[in-house]
Amino acid sequence: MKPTELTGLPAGVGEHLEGEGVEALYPPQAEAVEAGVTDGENVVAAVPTASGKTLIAELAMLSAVERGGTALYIVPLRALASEKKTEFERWEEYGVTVGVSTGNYESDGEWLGSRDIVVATSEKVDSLVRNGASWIDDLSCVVSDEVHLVDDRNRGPTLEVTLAKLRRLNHDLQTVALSATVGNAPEIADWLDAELVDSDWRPIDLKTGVHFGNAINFADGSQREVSVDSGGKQTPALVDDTLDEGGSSLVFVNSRRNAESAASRLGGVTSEHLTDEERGELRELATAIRDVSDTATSDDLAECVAKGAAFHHAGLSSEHRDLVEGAFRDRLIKVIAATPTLAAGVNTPSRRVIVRDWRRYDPEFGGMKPLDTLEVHQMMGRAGRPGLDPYGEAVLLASNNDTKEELFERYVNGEPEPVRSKLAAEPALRTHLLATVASGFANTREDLLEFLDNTLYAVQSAGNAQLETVTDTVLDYLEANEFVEREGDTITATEIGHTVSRLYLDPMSAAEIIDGLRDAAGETGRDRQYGSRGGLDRDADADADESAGFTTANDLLDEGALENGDGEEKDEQSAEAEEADADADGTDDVSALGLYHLVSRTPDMYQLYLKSGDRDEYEEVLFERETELLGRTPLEYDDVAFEEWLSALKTARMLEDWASEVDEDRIAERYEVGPGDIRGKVDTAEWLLNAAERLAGELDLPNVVSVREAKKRVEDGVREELLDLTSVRGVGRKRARRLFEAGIESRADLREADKPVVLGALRGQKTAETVLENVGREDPSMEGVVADSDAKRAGREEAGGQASLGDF
DNA sequence: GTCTTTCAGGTCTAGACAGCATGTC
DNA sequence: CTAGACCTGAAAGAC
Repeated sequence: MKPTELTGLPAGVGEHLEGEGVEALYPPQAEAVEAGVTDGENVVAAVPTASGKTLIAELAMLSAVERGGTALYIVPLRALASEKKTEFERWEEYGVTVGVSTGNYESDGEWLGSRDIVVATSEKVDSLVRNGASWIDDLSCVVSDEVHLVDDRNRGPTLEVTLAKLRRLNHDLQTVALSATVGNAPEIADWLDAELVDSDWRPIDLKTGVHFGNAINFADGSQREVSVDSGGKQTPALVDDTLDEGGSSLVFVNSRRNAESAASRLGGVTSEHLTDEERGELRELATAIRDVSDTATSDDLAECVAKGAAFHHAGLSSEHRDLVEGAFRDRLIKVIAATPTLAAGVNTPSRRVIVRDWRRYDPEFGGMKPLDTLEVHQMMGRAGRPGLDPYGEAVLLASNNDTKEELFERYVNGEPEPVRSKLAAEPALRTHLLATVASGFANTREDLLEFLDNTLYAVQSAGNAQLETVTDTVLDYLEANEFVEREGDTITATEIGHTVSRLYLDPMSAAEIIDGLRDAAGETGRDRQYGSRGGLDRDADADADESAGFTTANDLLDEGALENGDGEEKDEQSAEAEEADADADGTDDVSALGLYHLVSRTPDMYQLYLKSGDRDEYEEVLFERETELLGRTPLEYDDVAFEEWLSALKTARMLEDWASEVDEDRIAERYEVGPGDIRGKVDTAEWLLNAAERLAGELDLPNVVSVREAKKRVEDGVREELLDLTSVRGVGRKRARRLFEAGIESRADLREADKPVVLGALRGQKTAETVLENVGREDPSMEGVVADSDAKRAGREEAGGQASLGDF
């Protein structure tokens, strides 16, 4: 079928596709058309990566738009949202408008309603539904990309519930779901009342095999000799072999450290194959990478990149990732050693994919657990660049014959696992039941259960009472924490319950925060029978059996969360930060550390890992600063709770360092994290503190001011005294500190200050003018002003590239 | 005596969504 | 019930 033969699309689309080189639809695409994607029919397409899934989605959305409707495209990752948006924007010349909505990149709410196609993450869509975005009701088509992720413990239930809600809001909604090939595609189609397109077809051949000894043994029976040198290392030999043919490789490993060390070793291989021109370009790229962030991670990456290799994992900042991915696509970087980030993320195809580690540490499992077949298939699916490579190769590594057999059985010839709903777990239901009640989808227990009937879980567990049991446990929990009220059969969300739902908080996080703030305010919480934790799981866990034995958490309050005092052994900066807090007036003051700790121990914060040596260190920190923390320290023999408390303390102290202007590289070194991790924690803390501020405001708690200040400090990464300055546009943590040191301590000062001093602190003339303009100075011109040298000197001490932590 | 290799023992372990209101060096 | 790659430091070996 030719694209121009398609009907129901906006004029010119078929021709455009032909212009892109689409002469005929791929078989799965044609199948989808036959199944009615362009006629508003529900379709589930379970096809391999890179076999034209996106076009199926585009056909559905464009035809929906042509019929006068609007479409929503749900992605699992923010990075994917912007990638897809750019891709869809090529239809704008045919009058189709595109918008994106994710947590950090939001086109204004109502404006989105005017778009024909909106790309959003599943959480964002959920949030839009919770907040009653009007245009959601008017959708005519929803596409869910990577639906197999409903299997994910943490985020799967959100997608599942969101799809159920969208379909409930609009019974005529066309649902198109794109999935990797999975074990139970028919079941998913059944859930969504959709036609199934299930296919293994690929546009370019994928040869999968196992390397053992001196050859790759492919599934088709062929062999390729790749002899391993004296060192016995398979990976470098395979990378070298690909390079001989002018191809690049992607190596998947199971830890960040492995990714980094593999990249550094592979640099030795790639550097042998570079042209002088490439060397030059790589040197430039390395410089760009160093400029992103002044951390060890950044340096290490730059060093590898100069040799044509790179590593890729979540410790990298988004700028790092973009640079590496881009250069790999441009074939400048010859090999990337990556953790699974890259398998799920944006499109980075490669001639050869090497799955080096096929087992990964899993604490629940108690050891190294084999990766799911589905996950390995996702990695292998990155092999082969359409239009560039004749075929792709995906290779697993075996060091002995038994392993070789096992790998063949499990991954090369093995079927991917079926997708299983993880909805019947407390953490998932906690948040989704509250949201479902709060946004009016259900107001009795029966309604709720009936609503849940629209989920994949219901399809998969007919006759299983677990969902019902967990629902009851969770309803009890929500009622005990005053998020819902029950009167007879009727369940309604309380005012605070509504807020929690709209803020997109896990109710357990909200309860923890409320308890903590009440505790600090000296309220005993006498109306509250139950503590925040209760018998509920902190983390997602579908199959654990739960007990509903709530414990009282809140009977006593700590005295004086205020006593800061003794800073003897503390890091200078922390001590100063503390002092600043103590200086602030008001009796309900809570230290920033206390608040950071509070949000860090919430299930919405992914805490820093407590390394073995850390335990002693943080026990000491706890001893020194316990009075600042909100709520009671768990007893030491309660190992799990105590350990969690300590790692939250570690996280909190990192945030405190950040909010005390400690340099990024020092933080990275001190907490053994990458720039990406720092950004992530800061981001989450900002979000949670904003929620805390709202909750405190609504409950009329007296510590709103402290919360707001702690939030602003993390936001800007500065101590209290700079907050006034950083509120000026164009002034961040570094410039603010330099101004402060030059004696300019406030916006008012800045308006009055001597221009030479300002120029000295801010360096560039243009920068200084812009800043003065932003602060509202009458005459911002710096024309002919000569920088004051004292200010310059003060400024220089602070010099040292601070990362730009802005997104994108 | 000094540098290098080897080996035993200990350590450490993937990822990343959301609110709100706009802008770092 | 379950691992394995990497690092560190000490001991052994090479010159």
